[in-house]
Amino acid sequence: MRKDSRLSRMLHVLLHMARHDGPMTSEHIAKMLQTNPVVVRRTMAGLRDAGYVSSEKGHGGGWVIAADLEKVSLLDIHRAVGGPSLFAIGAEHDNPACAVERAVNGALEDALREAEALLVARLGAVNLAALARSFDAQCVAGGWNAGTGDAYGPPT
Amino acid sequence: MRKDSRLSRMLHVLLHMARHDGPMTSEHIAKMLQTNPVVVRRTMAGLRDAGYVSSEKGHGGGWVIAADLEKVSLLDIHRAVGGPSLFAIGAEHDNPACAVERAVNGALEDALREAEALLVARLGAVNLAALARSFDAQCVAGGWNAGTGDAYGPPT
DNA sequence: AATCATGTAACATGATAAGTATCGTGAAAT
DNA sequence: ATTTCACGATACTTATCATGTTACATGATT
Repeated sequence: MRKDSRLSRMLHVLLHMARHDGPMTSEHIAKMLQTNPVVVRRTMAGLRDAGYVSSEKGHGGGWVIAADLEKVSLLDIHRAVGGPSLFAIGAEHDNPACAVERAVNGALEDALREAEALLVARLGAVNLAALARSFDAQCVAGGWNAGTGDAYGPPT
Repeated sequence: MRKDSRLSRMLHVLLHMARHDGPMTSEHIAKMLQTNPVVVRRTMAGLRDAGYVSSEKGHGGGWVIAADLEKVSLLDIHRAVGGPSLFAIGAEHDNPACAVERAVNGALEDALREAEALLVARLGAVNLAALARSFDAQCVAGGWNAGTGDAYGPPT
């Protein structure tokens, strides 16, 4: 099953936008993500609806960040792109008549619920500003200057 | 995205098999799972390869449990059915050239790794015998007799 | 008016679990 | 021996959903 990469992609975009002056076009973003501008607009529409970015048409238009990066968590972004199900496994029937099936599903759902709570807590604890700072720290550790717009690292 | 229900289904089947004397046919199992005998054979082939069940052809044939339920965990079953990816979200590229993307994916993968470790620990800590016992306990708590083959509970 | 960029709708693609049809193989019952 | 039963295996279809693509409308800037 192919994985939903919307969260990952939007975080990627937002960090670039944070390091970029002025609006970024869907076309520009699409090249960064190696995808199509329509996919970019479709996905970023959720961020716009949530108020995290805004978009402008016409000359000089494009996307800009519209929120305080300190106040937006990775979990917020996950939800803004539709908050898709985190897990690829689950039960077949929601409310089975069979008691055995109910017991099995209950046990599985307990475990999944715990893991989801952990994941939600982790995603909720990291905001975009912190993520950007951790990126800068990695750049310094890697020995190349993070302050010069050199956002593309060694091609390895 | 539809969820992979192979683990859930196989646990359901195994608990029924544990409460059942003699082989169970794919057709019988398929009715329990509300699916097709071919799907049953396909999925249970993994359990057979792992030695958790065995199958016999011909009259009186079918599937029987071939292992000590105390020694098989839910995680074992998950792996026996193919050990599909637990998560529905993830990064688009495995080894991106962009350093920002690497940082984002690293942060996400850290969180996912933690949640996965929790889930794996939980699934590994429960064996089939314990799951069966917890089912029996639920039956008693529900006020109906678990020892009479009455595996189907109230239709609620 | 021309250009640029987003907004939206409609449709195509890819991946994968699940569903289905069919035939072969071997074991048991008659 | 023949029939019946049940699994084994292959091939194909269906369902779902993120993603990809094409096309056109809308509004802002020059």
